[in-house]
Amino acid sequence: MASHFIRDIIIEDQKTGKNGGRVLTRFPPEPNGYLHVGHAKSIHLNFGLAREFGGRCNLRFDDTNPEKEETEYVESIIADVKWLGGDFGGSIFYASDYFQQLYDWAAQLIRDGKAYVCDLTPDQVRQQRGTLTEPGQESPYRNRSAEENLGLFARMRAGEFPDGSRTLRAKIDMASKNLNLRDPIMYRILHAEHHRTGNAWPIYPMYDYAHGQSDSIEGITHSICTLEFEDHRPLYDWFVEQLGIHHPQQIEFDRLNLTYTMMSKRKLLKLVQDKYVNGWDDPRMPTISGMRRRGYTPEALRNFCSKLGVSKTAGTTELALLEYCVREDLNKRALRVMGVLYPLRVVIDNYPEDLVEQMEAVNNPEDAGAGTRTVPFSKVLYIERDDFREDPPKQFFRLSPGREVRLRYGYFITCTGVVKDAAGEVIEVHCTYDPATRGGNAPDGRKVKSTIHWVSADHAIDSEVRLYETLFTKEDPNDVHEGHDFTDNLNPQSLTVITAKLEPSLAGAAPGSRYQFERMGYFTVDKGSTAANLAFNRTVTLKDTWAKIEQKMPDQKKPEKKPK
RNA sequence: UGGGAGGUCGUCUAACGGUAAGACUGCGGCCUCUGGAGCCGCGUAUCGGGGUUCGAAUCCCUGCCUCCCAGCCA
Repeated sequence: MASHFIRDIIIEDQKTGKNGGRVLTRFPPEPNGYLHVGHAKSIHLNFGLAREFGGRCNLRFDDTNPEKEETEYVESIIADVKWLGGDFGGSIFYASDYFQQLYDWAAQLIRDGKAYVCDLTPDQVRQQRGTLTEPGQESPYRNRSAEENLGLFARMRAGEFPDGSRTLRAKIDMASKNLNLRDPIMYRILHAEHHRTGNAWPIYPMYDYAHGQSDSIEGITHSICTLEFEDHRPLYDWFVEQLGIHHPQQIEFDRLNLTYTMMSKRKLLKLVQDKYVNGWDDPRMPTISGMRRRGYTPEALRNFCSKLGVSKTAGTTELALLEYCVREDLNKRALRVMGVLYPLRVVIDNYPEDLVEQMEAVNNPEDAGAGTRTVPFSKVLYIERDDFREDPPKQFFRLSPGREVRLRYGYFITCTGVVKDAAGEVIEVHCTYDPATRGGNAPDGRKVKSTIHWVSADHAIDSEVRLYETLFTKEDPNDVHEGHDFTDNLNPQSLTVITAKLEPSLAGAAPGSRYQFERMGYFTVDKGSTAANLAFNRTVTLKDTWAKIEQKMPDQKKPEKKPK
């Protein structure tokens, strides 16, 4: 596989002996939501680099804002990183474990005249920050003495002041072209309960002050983050330099954007809170837990991340690549079964009334070791509605009046007639079978153009099946008109729940197991599925060549939209 | 009209002064007891304009376009 600029930097560092050849990266999520596929890219990068260069990658929670963070999130993040194969060696780091050290360092900066307590209100701070084109104004509190600052900072820490009344600011340059350097706030007063430190601290460090120092404490060599932090790097460097501590190198790369997918944690939270989806692990969500529940494998996700590459070009990857990776992996490992999603009754008129034959079926043509199983065959079957057309278009090879097709692992059957309901809809198809074609081959060598799947009506088991489409109808969910938001682009068809007829071998299938319903797609048993109430989630469809042909047919009568 | 970072097939990514390559998508075909998988093939790209050079995606100049930044979020 081709290299990328971050790997090249590390290779160069090892050549020059920087960091003594050590490689220590970190994956630093804030526990304010569930991890999504964008995080998977970062996990793959950071843990991958560590493994490749014989180093380590720390899992560290950037938990410096108690108002948005919860233990539920840290637990889900740990589980997701593990599931993806991130090896953090059992130890977990928290920025909140460094609160005391960070506080001591802040005091040092105050003593050095590089930080001061500012009494401006949030509003005043904003006004004095200046704009993109105009410099800011210096705070009137900028030149307090070190003693006064130390005293005030200690009282802030002691909880003597109300929220928002004071801040600790770095004394840098209010005229800097880089707004991050205009006396950035290091600490704010927040009388909020932290999920780990409880009420021990009434002040909390800001990201810019906490992140680099946390990296430094851990001895991180390469601090890899996304592009939007490029403007923060000068500040990152400033703090570690003023403090005279280990200086990790911050490197920025492009975050993942995917078509039909939204990556903003804030918006994903809204989808959950406003119940547009059923929780963070709804299979339509781009979260790791949602994808897991959807049936994606860690291997598929890792392979996807490999194919993505790493660069500084902010682009958008097509969802098709992810789906390709999922199919590629599942094709090799998923056991084949037969399941009919939208059943149509078929009666084989010349088949004995109460005969049941056990037909042998291959479990996975891609894996000889997967063996075979047996599927019951009888006089009355179900086939897929889409596999029968009374008036077939030109290139339709499946069942239609007078035509012979093969029932997978069964017999050749020929359609002899249909039964319709009062509305004129076909509700039953009558066929004859050729007993000589048992197992699916004709001794006389005659061919059929199509093979369709089926289940025996008497033996089939019912199962809830959830069919998923993209959560959004637009490639860019944020593409909306004035006054609208991304929820306007939600796809009303993103979830369809049906009751399907499945072959009996699926009775009691274990949650999390994955199958290919032949000709239909890959499905996984939902985590809430039981023997009494089976439930499958569709992971991804198979590529559907026929659907493409049909799409291109110049306006011939297409089958009506599936019943919902 | 400030600062920062970027612009290579439709998409993502290579090529590091020497034949613009791969993957996904798309389109053909072969094969097939899954219209799946597999196999074979086809197509389309260096943002524009100058320059340096035997030779430029790569170096220089210039123009254009895109993304990020004015939280006491991360």
